[in-house]
Amino acid sequence: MEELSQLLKVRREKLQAIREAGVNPYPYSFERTHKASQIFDGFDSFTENETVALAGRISAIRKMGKASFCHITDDSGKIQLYIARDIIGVENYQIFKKLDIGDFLGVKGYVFKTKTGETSIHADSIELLSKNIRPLPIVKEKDGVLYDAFADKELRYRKRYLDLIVNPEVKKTFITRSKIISALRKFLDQNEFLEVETPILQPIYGGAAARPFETHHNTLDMKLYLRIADELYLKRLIIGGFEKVYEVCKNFRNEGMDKTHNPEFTAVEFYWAYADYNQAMDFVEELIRFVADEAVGTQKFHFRGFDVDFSQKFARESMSDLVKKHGNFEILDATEEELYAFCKSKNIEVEKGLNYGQLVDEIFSEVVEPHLIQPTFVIEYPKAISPLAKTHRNGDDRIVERYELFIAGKEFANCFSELNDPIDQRNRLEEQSKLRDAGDEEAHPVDEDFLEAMEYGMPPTAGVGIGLDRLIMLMTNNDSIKDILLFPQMRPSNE
RNA sequence: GAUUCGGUAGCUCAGCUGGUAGAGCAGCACCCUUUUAAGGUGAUGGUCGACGGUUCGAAUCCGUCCCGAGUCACCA
Repeated sequence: MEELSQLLKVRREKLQAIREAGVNPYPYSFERTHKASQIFDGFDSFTENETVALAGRISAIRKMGKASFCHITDDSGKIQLYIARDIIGVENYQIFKKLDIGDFLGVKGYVFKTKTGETSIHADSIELLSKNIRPLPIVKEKDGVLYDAFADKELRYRKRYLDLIVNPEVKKTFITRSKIISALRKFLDQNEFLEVETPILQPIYGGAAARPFETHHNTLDMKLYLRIADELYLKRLIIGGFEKVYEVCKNFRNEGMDKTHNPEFTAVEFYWAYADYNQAMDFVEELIRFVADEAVGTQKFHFRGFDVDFSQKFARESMSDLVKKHGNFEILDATEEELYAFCKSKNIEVEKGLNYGQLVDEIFSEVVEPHLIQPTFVIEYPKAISPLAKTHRNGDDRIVERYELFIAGKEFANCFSELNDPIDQRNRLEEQSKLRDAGDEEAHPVDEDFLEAMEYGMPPTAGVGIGLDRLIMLMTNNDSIKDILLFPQMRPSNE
């Protein structure tokens, strides 16, 4: 047992003293009649004859000789209590004097306003509901200015519960996160999509280009991967006869971490039989407007220093037109040598030995992406980087029916007219397999079971993936993914 | 991975060119029955991220490592 610091010792001594006074510091329940916000909202309807009962965590305390004030905070807000010795009794007042910020307190009393006009509860009785034995960060505030704010990012991420207790705007962000995901479900449900769950532990990973986490199942004695995407399972369900399915999907990718990448993150993917990527564009546009409206109540957002507006029709431009517009270069007829030459002329650093598709992708990221501020569907991608998408119906064999949605220079959604020709699909995955053998750790492995499923017949289908963390960052104006994940991945601290 | 900045009391921070650790808030004792960054008086509180080195002496200088943030690179 570590030596307790003086502060911790004092709290434990208080706890002991409370027990010795015959008070259980951890009772079982408390009947509430109101939450804090209801007292403020309904102030005029309360009289001194009406007893209300509230409970919450003590968030501020001002002790005086024979009467004191404190604030308690519940999930609706905070409210002040007035606690006078002559009303609650000498013994109870002694107990109250031992309480700290961080303790949970129940109160019964009547509603009144202090002489400075603050709506408060005049306590008839108080009840300790849980004693805190470790001091909370103390944040004070006057006229909207915070003093001693709990601001250390490392501590905030590692001890998110403290962040939530003392930083109300953090709590708000996570409430909005929850609303966004629930609005998304509502929209998909209303459009008759069926929510499904597919395996997180997969014998073969696929559906995206990424390096996986590996694990091991003891009974089966086999290697399993944490999914990098649920795409191939959702397509099996389309093959199985579900016509509209979706999954809110935790994905795991064993790659670098930074402001926009956490090893586990949340996406939604949905698959829509008999539809193509054009219909899926209209649908995603509607979806985003619905979610914005339902969860945040606006179509205008500020993100990464840009103002974006969802109320205008989203732009739709082909990848090659965009490179022409921003780079004055024609990618469709370019050879790999010409693409390399273009990169050099624009000072774009690229590795040796990239193929056509990878080079185009590089050029697009450098030359075009920073310009895509208002929502823009970028359409017609090179086939080489889209092994699960259908060749374009216009007959151009180099491109596929695919779009990505860009907002504020970042990608938010990815969609294909899904490839459903089993022989073409096998060829494309075998191409990927060659890239793997050549050392591309992110190329897709061949999933024989998936290919076999497709051989039984898959309807024409549109498939969409949306990165929810990014959407949440945008809609809550946070530039770091760590600020919209309750428990972002951190190295263990050695404290 | 490269690079910059940072890690000192529960929280927020100061402590520069080496002389043995400081403030505010919190906590503790006493006073205080409408306060609200409550107030007053007093006494406390530290493995200065870790380990080495230089030195009579290291929070401070040097080295290695750990943790975080920012930027860049990589990465859907």
